[in-house]
Amino acid sequence: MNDEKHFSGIEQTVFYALEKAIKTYRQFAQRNIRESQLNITIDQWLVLRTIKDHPDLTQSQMAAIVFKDYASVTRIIELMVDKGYLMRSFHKTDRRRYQLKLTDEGMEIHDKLVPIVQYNRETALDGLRLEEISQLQLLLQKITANCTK
Amino acid sequence: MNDEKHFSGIEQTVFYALEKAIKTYRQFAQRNIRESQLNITIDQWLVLRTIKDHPDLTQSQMAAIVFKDYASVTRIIELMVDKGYLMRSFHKTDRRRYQLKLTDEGMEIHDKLVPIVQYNRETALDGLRLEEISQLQLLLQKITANCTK
DNA sequence: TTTATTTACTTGATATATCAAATATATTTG
DNA sequence: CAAATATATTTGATATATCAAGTAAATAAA
Repeated sequence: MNDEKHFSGIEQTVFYALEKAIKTYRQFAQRNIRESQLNITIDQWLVLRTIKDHPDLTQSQMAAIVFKDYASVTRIIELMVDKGYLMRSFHKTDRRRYQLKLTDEGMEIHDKLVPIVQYNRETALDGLRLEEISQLQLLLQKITANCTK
Repeated sequence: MNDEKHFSGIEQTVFYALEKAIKTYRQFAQRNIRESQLNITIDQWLVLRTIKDHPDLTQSQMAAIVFKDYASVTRIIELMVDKGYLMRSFHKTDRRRYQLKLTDEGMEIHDKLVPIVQYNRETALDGLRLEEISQLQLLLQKITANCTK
C-alpha cells in the first residue's frame, strides 16, 4: 500500500548514499570553482595540486595518490599543459619521464583555488563533529579494505 | 623531517576516503560481474534494475533515482537496447516517451546479477556493525544535504 | 485555437574512467 | 654485452558525466 515499499533496492543502500554524497559534493565544488571564474576541473585541480606539492613524483605515483588511472593522469596533464598551467620538460636522469612544473599561471590558479577548496570542504562537513568525521573516515577505509582483499 | 608531513592535503580528507571507497567498491563490483561472464556495466545494471522494478517511470524520474544525468540515462538505455537487454516501444498515451521493458535476455542477466550484487555489498560491508552502517549512511546524507542547500 | 510554456528526450562537445595494447627507456640476467 | 624483463608513459576504444542546445509533443494561457 505504501509507495515507499516499491523502492526497495538501490536507493536504500549505503552505496547509494555514498554515490550520492560524492556526486553531490563534486557538483557543489565544481559549481563554486566555476562561479569564481576559474577555468579548471576538480580532477585537474587534484593533479595540479599534487604536482605542486610533490614535483618529483612519477605519473604512476601521482596516479596512486589522486586515485586515478595512469591514462587519466596523462590526459589531465595534457589538458593543463595545453591551458598553460603546466610545463613539461625532460627529466634529467630518466628519459622515460617528464619533469613537470607549474607555470606562473598555474601557480596563480592554484593559489586562488586553495581557499575555495577549503570553503567547499568546510561547508560540506558543516554540522559534523570531529569524531563523526573520523568515524566516517574509518568506516570508509574499512569498506575500501574489504574491496581490496 | 617526517615524510608524512608532506602529504598534508587531499590524502587526509574524508573526501579522499570517500572517493577511494566508492572507486574501490566499483572496481571490485565490476570485476566480480566480469568474472561471472556477464556483459554489463554497473551503471547499466542500475538502470536495468530500475526499469524492471519501476517500468512506468519516465527517464527523468529514473535519472533521479539512479542519480544520473538525463543524457547518461539516454545513452545507457541505448546501449542496452543495442545489446538486446531492453525493448523500446512507444508509450500509449504520451508520444514523447518510450515504454521500456526487459527482454528475456535482459531478465536473465538481471536475475543472474542479483546474487552477485548481494555478495558484493555484503563483502564490502564485512565487519561493519549495523549501527555503523546506519551511522555511515546518516553522515553521508548530512554531507549531501550540506551540498544541496 | 493559436501562442507560450513545460515536459520528455536526444545530440554534441568535452572531460574523465577503464582496459588493453603499444612505445620507449631502464634495469636485470645470463 | 645481448636478451629478457620491468618501468614510465601514451594511445585507442568504449562507457559515463556534465553542460548546453536542440527537437518534439503535451499542456496552459491568451
